[in-house]
Amino acid sequence: MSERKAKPEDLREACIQEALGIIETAGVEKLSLREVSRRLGVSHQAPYKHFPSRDHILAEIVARAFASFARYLEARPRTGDPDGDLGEMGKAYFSYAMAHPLQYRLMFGTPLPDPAEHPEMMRQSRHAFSLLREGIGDLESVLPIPDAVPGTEGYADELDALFIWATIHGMASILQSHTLQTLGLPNEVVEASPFHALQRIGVAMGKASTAEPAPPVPDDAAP
Amino acid sequence: MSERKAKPEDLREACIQEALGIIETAGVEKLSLREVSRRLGVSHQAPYKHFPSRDHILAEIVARAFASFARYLEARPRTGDPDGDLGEMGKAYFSYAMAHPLQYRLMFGTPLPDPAEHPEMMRQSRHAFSLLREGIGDLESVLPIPDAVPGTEGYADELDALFIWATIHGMASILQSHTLQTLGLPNEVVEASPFHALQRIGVAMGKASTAEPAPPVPDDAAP
DNA sequence: AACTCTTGGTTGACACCGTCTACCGAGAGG
DNA sequence: CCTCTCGGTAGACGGTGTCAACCAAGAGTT
Repeated sequence: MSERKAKPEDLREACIQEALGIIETAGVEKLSLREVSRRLGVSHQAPYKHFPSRDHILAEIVARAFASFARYLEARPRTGDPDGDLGEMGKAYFSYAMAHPLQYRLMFGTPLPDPAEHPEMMRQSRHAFSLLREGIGDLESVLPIPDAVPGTEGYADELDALFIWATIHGMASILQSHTLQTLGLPNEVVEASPFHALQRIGVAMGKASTAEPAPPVPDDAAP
Repeated sequence: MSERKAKPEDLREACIQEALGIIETAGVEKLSLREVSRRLGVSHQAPYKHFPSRDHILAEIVARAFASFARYLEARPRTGDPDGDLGEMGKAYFSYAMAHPLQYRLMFGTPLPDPAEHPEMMRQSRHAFSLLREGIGDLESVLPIPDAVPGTEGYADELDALFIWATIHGMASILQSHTLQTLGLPNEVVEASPFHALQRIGVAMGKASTAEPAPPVPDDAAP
């Protein structure tokens, strides 16, 4: 009696951990509920008592990744002024991508389960985006673009937010894809590229850049 | 005798076309050689006479997408001056992503077969990127970044190329993902965003922007 | 002409996978 | 005590990639 077999819901959590292990070592495409059960020494149907389908366990893992990402972004240093905040946001974004490549790839680099079927995943995803959007939106556009497209007059901030997000997201995606290693750039260049991109963003927004190379954001949030 | 069954290599080409159809209607994850053979009315092993594995047919499709992308980029208008060329390159890039979302997603939005196993795919990928790199590299950096990271002194062009590529790629990725529709931005803003990003890139590179909203690049190259 | 070898197709099997259905033991509630 | 749910088991079905064996037609050689 001193040795309970397992707390209720214990297998559920164990499944998720084991699934994470599989994704980490073998890639998300190799994740199978059968392999999970095999590793846990339970029958091939046991996980189905906790997850309706393979996509549901994956969706929960992705949802947790978004939640972790959001916590990470919220833990970034606050500087008080919008420009500095933007820089911190960018650094935190890159820093997360580098510190948690598995989670980052799951969120942005692999096809997600159909969002319509997994509202909790969707909710976490939207929450993370809203943080980004807020951080960027504080920035007043000090250098407005002259020839605005008709119909977009009131949306300079949104357009700049999209521009900045696109740059950061594109850079993080490129850095994680194998593409870059095969191009034969020196490692210093690859590593300096996010810093350089943040500086260019600063220039684009009319700010004399003051960013330093990213000191790692404290990694509090467990993925 | 007037009716030859098929030219040699005919089935090979038919497989690729059928595979493209499957990817288009059902998504790349639903591509299976058995479904291909079923649709073509041949035995489930027939495709294996032309492709060593499922990944090999996918790799060939991706390689063709890169080749088509490269032809598209090369067909862009040439303006003579580096700044204008950069703008045309950016417009061509977006234009391809919008005109051939299937190919674009295959190249940048889904996990590729292991590049090491598919050198031809890699070759085409590198070729496309080298075009981008050239188009960007012609641009002399009129506004060099002051505090360069040590070890990257001679690589200002590469760093700017990565910055510009990241922005364009990130924007194209975002525009293709469902994410954007759920954020509730007006359609005009979404459509203007690539144009705006190109303008911001121009500012970042120290150029007073002269770009106009993208006229579609002629779509000569069959995907 | 006969003989062989390659090419491009066939069928059959195997081991995976997700998922449906049925069963079943333990515990909770009436 | 009886029933009902919960969390586990076992078995089956159809899907997948892929290996192995076979086989017909044609090309080349002797």
